[in-house]
Amino acid sequence: MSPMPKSRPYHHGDLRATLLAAAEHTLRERGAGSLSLRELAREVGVSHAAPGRHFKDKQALLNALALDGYDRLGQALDAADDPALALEPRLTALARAYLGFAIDNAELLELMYARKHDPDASEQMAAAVERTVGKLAQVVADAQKRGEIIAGAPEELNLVTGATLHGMAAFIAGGMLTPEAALAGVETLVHHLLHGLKPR
Amino acid sequence: MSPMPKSRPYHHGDLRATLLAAAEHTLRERGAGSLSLRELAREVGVSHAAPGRHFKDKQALLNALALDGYDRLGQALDAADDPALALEPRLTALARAYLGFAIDNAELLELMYARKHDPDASEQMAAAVERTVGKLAQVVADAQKRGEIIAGAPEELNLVTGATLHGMAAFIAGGMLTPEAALAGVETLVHHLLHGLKPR
DNA sequence: AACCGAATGTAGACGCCGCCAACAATGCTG
DNA sequence: CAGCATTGTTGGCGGCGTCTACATTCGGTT
Repeated sequence: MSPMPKSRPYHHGDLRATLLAAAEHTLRERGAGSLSLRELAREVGVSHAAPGRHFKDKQALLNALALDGYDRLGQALDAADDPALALEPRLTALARAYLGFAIDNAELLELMYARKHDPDASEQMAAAVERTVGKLAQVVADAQKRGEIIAGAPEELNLVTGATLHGMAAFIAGGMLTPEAALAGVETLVHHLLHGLKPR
Repeated sequence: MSPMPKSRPYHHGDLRATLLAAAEHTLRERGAGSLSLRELAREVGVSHAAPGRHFKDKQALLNALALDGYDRLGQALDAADDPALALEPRLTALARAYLGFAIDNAELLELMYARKHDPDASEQMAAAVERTVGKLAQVVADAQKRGEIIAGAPEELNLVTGATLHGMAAFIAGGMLTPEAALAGVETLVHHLLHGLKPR
């Protein structure tokens, strides 16, 4: 068992991580709007100014939260990606993973998309975003190399697929779409994206 | 010329509309986060509690802003929609209008998407959303009737097209995409959506 | 035209918030 | 073990949203 001191020693030990965990919890429960540093401090049992030692301001904490989100999203995508698969099943698996993440982390995803770039942490943030969209670009590039997808400016193709996935995730995060409906529709969604809506 | 009283009479006359206008202005200038009822009141020259007479709380004002946004978006879409056109040009025109609105009203659009549904004004809000997506559904339905689009559950088709457009708008609103790039890419975007990414 | 209730604006207060500065306890490194 | 950087505490500042009590004005009834 980990030590559970009756009265916490003066130094917490891992306040930063504890704050992030608590923040993610209330983010999940009550949304980003009702996140207060003071309340966080109360929940964790430190003074109201203690968080300031680890996050220069509230935005910094939100940024850290978002960054962590990109990490976990990246892991989920990596785990779901099988480069050996043909384009359609591969993209379907990726989409399923992405939408699954959106379902389980709706509020967090919103935070990740909210680009309040202070120019400070925006490097890390931009890098994280780049890493994420890069995975999609890789799939498109592979497919193009294998002739499974039309030629043409890759950015254009990335844009369509990215926008579609992003839009779906936003529908989920916004409550416009139930998780079941979203997951059930993934297959045909990808199919429509690849095969188009016009009759052949 | 309209009367411009040196010292405003006790009753403002049209405080509600004035507040909404001021709110939309600072929304555009400095984002939804830095909107304060008190500051709004100051700008307009009334007491800090006056806005409370017209909006029961801050969220109510945001809802009103969003509702107004849906009105204007609806007008823009209606103006751009020509039911006589074939599917591809018709959808392109609609997409252009939608993305144009996203460009000109990025912050507002974000507000419109943020579903903080208090169950009070959510009826109006849901109706507004329904009206908007209905326009898209109409295009799809017309196209299906004319055989310009594959058969199949209309909801599925609406979902793809809606998600793609929504995703593009979100890219714009989030700064991931410059207005020029977005508008330049509309045509090929719609083309890809209709014709698919796989080689024919 | 005079009245009176409803609508609208004002003043003040309460508790919350983010942030800052001054101080205290602790850990670390020479 | 001395000194310094780190981390936590206390207290305070101004701003915020919201509530209540009060003031002024508007509009319909008589």
